[in-house]
Amino acid sequence: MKKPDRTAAGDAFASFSISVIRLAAHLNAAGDALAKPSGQTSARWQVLAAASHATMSVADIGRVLGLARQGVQRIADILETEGLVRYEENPAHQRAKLLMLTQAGEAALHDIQIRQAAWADTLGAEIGADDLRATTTTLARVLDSLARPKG
Amino acid sequence: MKKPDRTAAGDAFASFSISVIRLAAHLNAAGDALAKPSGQTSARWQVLAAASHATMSVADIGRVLGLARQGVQRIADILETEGLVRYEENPAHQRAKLLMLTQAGEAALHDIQIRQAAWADTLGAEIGADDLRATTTTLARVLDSLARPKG
DNA sequence: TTCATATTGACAACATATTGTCATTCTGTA
DNA sequence: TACAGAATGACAATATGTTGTCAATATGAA
Repeated sequence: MKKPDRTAAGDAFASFSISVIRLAAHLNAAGDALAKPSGQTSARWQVLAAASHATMSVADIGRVLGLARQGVQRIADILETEGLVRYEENPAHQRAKLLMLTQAGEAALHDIQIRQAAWADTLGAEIGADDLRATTTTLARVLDSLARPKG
Repeated sequence: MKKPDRTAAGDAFASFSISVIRLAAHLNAAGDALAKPSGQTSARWQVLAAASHATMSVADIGRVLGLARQGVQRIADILETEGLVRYEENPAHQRAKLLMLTQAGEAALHDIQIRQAAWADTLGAEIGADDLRATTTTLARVLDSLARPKG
């Protein structure tokens, strides 16, 4: 029962995939650490940031973040309970309320972003902007290939 | 309440992080799709692969995969229920049993690896081995920087 | 040998995310 | 306008992963 042969490019893609998944876990943990002093988590921070960036419904945020709307709804409901966001009537859609940050939500997001900026600046300087941009370009190409499997 | 300033490298790192996390989600979904015809999932496949690669305890596999041992234990117990792995006595440690693939486990893993090879070869050819290797190198550098925050 | 320390498996609580289903509310087309 | 189909929120089931705790077992140093 031996391992099937792969091309050199296939081997490279497999190694690459493992690295991406492991790094993502570490980045998520880092995000949790950045959000924790504000009593938040990486996931809630993403929802706060999306809502801050533009007024959107829960389903909209799901699309922007690439997540199922059900998961975003769960987070948003928690954030509402904590008083960081509120649901506003949507003149364009009776069911799809608009998610708005409260003052407390703005403050929490700002605190997190302060910490995130220092963290990203440090890591960015360590790795180098050129390498990061080149790598991000390749990541986008892979994402594109995965999204259009017959591309 | 404006967004804090970041350096250009900080911006690059932030974009990079978002791309890594999004791509990881897609790769995990792709892994689930590869494992599904064998009645498995990405996570169970990783445990099967680790156990196949070398005889290890559950805690060993957790370290190899970079996961908490408790999560690996949960997966391993499910795989045992399904008859894909079995626990063997460990002469070196009374509690830490060794995880061994059964014939059914070997067969399931092999099926998945067949599909994975074709998938990785296709994507690898599409992206290019050189770009993948260069990108993987940068990912490793970031992982290293994250692991040694004061590095 | 002894004993402090680390490792391990078991168990529980929790956070994140997916898929599926349902009823309600749009939307676009005929 | 009418109506088929899409989108949305609510709810449930499930999968993955984390942290924390506990007792049993190894390990290493005094």
